[in-house]
Amino acid sequence: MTEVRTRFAPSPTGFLHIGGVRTALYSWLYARRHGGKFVLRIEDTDKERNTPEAVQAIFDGMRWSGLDWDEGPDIGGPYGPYRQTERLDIYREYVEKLIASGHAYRSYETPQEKEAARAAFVAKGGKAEGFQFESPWRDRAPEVRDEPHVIRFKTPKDGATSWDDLVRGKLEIAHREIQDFVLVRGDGIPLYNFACVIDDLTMKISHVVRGEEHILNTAPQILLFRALGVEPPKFAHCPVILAQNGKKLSKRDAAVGIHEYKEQGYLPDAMNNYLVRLGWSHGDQEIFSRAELIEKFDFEHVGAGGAKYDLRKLAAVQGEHLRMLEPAKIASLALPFLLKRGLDVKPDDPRVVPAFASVRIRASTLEDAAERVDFYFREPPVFDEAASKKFLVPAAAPHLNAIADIVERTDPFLEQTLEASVNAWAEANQVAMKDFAQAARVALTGRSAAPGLFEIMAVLGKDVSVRRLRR
RNA sequence: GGCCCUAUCGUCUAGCGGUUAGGACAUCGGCCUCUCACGCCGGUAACACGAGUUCGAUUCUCGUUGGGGUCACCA
Repeated sequence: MTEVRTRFAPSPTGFLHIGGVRTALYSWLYARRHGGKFVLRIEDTDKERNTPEAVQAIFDGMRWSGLDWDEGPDIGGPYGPYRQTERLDIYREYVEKLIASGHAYRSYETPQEKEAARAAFVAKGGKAEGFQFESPWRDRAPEVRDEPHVIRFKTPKDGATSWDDLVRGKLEIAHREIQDFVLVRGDGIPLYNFACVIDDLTMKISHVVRGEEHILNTAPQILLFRALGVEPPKFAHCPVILAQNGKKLSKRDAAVGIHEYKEQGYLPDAMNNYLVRLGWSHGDQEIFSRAELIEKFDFEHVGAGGAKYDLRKLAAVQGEHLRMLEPAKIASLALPFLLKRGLDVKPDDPRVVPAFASVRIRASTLEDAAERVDFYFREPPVFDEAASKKFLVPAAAPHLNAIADIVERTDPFLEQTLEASVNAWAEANQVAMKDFAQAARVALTGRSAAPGLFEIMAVLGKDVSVRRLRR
């Protein structure tokens, strides 16, 4: 069996889309699972739409997601370069081969001629979208003129091309559906279907994993491989990610750039877990570590239907992953989000780890965790108006002062000792926890939802706790 | 419109001829409880429709309908 080599070949036209990340994930997972290589290739032949920032966004997004590549534009590799605009000589070489073998031809029609043909087709009742240009140069003797021209593939008139798709089974496209597609534009720049095939061929890609929008491209591409005398790779066409309304997921529905999830404090492992699980399954299992994903991923269980993107389920998966992390780990990951809130907290501040530990089961994202932990570090804390009004009433003052006295005398100052002494006081004075707990909570944190009182005080320390209770 | 893909709870899905159709998210009850969570217990909720194959179809085949994709000198 030959080495598994998969690739992710995005076009740098903007940010890295989560749909692209999921496809990349499937591709990466398959390579890692089979001990193969994962290649990153930049498809930048459309110069008008490509930007260097977009290339950087791809690198950043892939790195954040942990999708490391073995060969790519930045690190090179045995089959480079890995940027299509740097491979023009290679394409030229192959196009010559195709012309020489009679599989392709120079076609000298002008755009005007082509449009006229299309208009005539429509005039005869044809649907504009269904128009196929039939080049008069297809069957003429090859000639080389000093005139602008494209190079077209000579698609067989009859028959069909089929392949066994890894996620969909047998797929077949009739040749009459495929026109003599353009390989190379008038300016000498190759087009997607051609460049892609030459790259997959010369980079020895064994499995092409991509979105289902490429299903129809697969037949022309296979034709190209065969014309070049090589067996095509295996193909896996993954479904698209849809919005809740069943339409293509767009910016209006949810954040679609992977960088936005990084900025909101999602964990890469959680994001990957959700994205992979959206369209793939392993029995009843929902939560997977990165290692488990590598160990268990397969194409047999990738569904063929489009899946709707659900932020609530993402949040749930994220919560699960956050709860699996050690508090110290969460603290180090979330600290930047704390600084972003304008709090000057040092990494070695002893309150940091216990503070995050106290909100771990409540938090969703790292950003959310930072927000929940804010009151520990802000002096004074931000008081929620409704909570203050409801609980910090004059009648609560005696209780708060009494607790402050108890707390001040508690030693050692620990969650357990605090609980014991306050409970003893409550029992002696015939007051129930719920009679004063919310008032104390708001006094200590400024909010009505927070961790347990004694845990809060233990993290806050005696001085701050007493001061906040008395105010 | 042609061609291609696709169809199990609201959502993600398990299922690969015989199941009380399972799990998760969401939702609704309840327990726990100093709040919010977490956790635990329980409920509501699905095989799009019509033929056919078969002793028997959620499962196989065909059709209908719905959804998606694609028809460039974009990728």
